[in-house]
Amino acid sequence: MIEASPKDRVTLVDIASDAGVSRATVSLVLRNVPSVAPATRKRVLQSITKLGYVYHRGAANLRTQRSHAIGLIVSDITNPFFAEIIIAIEDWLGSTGFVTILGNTSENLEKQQRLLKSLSEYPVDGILICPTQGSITGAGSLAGRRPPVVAFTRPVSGLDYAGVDNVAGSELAIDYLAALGHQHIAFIGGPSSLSSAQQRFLGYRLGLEKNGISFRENLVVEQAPNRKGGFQGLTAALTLSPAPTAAVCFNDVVALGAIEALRSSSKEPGRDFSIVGFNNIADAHFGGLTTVDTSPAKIGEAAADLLLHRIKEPTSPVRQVILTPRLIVRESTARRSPGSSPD
Amino acid sequence: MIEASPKDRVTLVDIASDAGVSRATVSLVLRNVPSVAPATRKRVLQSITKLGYVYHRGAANLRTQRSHAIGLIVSDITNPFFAEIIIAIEDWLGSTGFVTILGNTSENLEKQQRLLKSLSEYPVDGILICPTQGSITGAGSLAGRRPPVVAFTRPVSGLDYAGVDNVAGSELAIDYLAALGHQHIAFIGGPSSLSSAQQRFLGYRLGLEKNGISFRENLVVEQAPNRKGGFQGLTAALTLSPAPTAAVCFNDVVALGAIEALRSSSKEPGRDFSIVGFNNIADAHFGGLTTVDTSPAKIGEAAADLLLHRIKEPTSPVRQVILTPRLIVRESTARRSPGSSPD
DNA sequence: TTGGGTTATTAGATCGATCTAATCGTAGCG
DNA sequence: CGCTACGATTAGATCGATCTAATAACCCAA
Repeated sequence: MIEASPKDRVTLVDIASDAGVSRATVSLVLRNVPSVAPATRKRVLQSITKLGYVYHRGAANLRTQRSHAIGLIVSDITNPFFAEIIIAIEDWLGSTGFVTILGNTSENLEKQQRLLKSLSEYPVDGILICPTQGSITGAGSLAGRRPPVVAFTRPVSGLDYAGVDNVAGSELAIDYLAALGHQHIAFIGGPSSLSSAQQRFLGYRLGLEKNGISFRENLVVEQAPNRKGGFQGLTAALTLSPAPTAAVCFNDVVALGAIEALRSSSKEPGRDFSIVGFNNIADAHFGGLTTVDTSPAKIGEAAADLLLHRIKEPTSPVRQVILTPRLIVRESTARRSPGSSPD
Repeated sequence: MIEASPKDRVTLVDIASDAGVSRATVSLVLRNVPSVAPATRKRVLQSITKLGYVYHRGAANLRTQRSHAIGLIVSDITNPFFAEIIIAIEDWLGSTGFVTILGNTSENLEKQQRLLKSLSEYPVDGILICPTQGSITGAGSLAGRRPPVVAFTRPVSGLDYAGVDNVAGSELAIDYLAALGHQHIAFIGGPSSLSSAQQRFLGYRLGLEKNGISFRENLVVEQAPNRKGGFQGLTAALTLSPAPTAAVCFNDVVALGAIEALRSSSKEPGRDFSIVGFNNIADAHFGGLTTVDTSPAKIGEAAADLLLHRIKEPTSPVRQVILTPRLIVRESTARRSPGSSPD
């Protein structure tokens, strides 16, 4: 009664004996190697469905030294910007036969280390990471690692990188607001420890200069890059004198928080005050938010491409892909209303 | 010149020969088996750091028939409710030494099938899933699968399940609104194809009945479960006559959209109209939204526990964990304002 | 001194696939 | 008829760990 044993995994050997061929032939069929005779292939395929065979990728990985898995580490999964990047990367890599293993650090360096270790052990073929705030300068432990690492959104020296031209993005926003007549423009920023925040701030300053608007230190508000930060930041900015008539925000989530602050002071965005966001997440579209489009999906795809390339050519020179942002004009911005604030 | 070869992976054999012991001993050290002599253990550990050994989990998995990986499939990663569940599950499983492989279906059944296949092949030890809308009744292909599957948020017959008592949740909301004097309460619902939407609707009706409020068909608005749906749903509800003075929403995202609709009709939530959400996501806290707390983190942990248990005891009876929701009162609800609407 | 009983270590098989190199059959060709 | 060439198939080694069962080393009691 050998057949009665509840052998619970069907393997190549089972298929082979059922179809009357060898393990090797079954493997050839699975991989669609053309050298198999049509009749044999058919017989094998029948056995496969008959026995309910499930491919064991892990075993194959061990032999081929390729896992067809990549790790994706983001710094805040609750931020729709990252959620959209995740979707894009999963779709992109999924279509090329890769599995994505996701990790979230919540901006926690220790978690990031754990994830990196775990992914290297797995092992994955490569890692896509948006590094936590501290890790960009720190230790350099990201460059030259065994599973190659590609950074996105936040550059790391020595690593391939996909991101957006933050400086140009802020300038776009300022140019537009200046053209609308705004002279007092606040910058509701993210933490200055983030390179993207630094760059966007730089673009803000350059933009002001270019448009002949004088820089006012107190119009720059550093806040956490979330809804609450935007609310508090704009609330604070509104108390200043002369009050700003417009604001550029670190990202869309911050901008949406800022809009809430406006409304709770009975100001209508677009009519009484102009707000520009950054990233163009889905909510921005619906919320009528004018924003600097950094197309998260494109960043994700670019990063994935960089990683695939590096997996294929581990020693190729480091590359950086800097995408050009564009301004999406919606209802949250308008010409400065005449009586809004004295110049 | 054998040592010059760029052998690029350090394995147990390398450690063994460096430390002058056998593969098996190194393995014992790695797994912290106590039978190893302290001196030997020390020597092995030194070789490990010296040679920069990285554990190869995949190889171990093949032998032990356990991957210590679980698959997590959500239906919409851009929804903060799921993002919070994801974080909870990752933290929980991560602390027990599991790796989480995430997949997102965007409510797409075909994607879900692809993900299930990919995860089974990997292979993972188990799968946590919030099934897409169509798949709950369909095919029954989820129950009795080889990697055990646990559902959350949306029950599937024959599967372990962790979720919240949606009926009781809606009732809580209605009880509270009724106590505040509201007589015309709208229900801005999710798609009726979702079991959770059905249950919440049921709770709405039961709640009305219990509080002696007559049910009005036209106060029930079916909408997509996102910000836009909430906006459109409430905008539509406001045109009715007699107009509602309060609304229960399918979830917090819908509720936040509804609040936007209120504001763009110059109504202030809490003062002119009461809104109750569902889930208690982080944004609800900040946005001052009264909501039915379903504690996503708790759902995630409960689901993870169910899965761990099933992995250990594959043939144990199916279990369902139904968490009890509670109402979190914030500023978006208030006593019905006297002149708001005729009874 | 010797046998029994620990304790520490190890050789060899194993997980389920793939790869290499060899083999078998047979068709083509001079 | 014999030799090559080629297409189809396969045996056996291999990836890097773990497991089993056996062995080596050692201490202590009789």
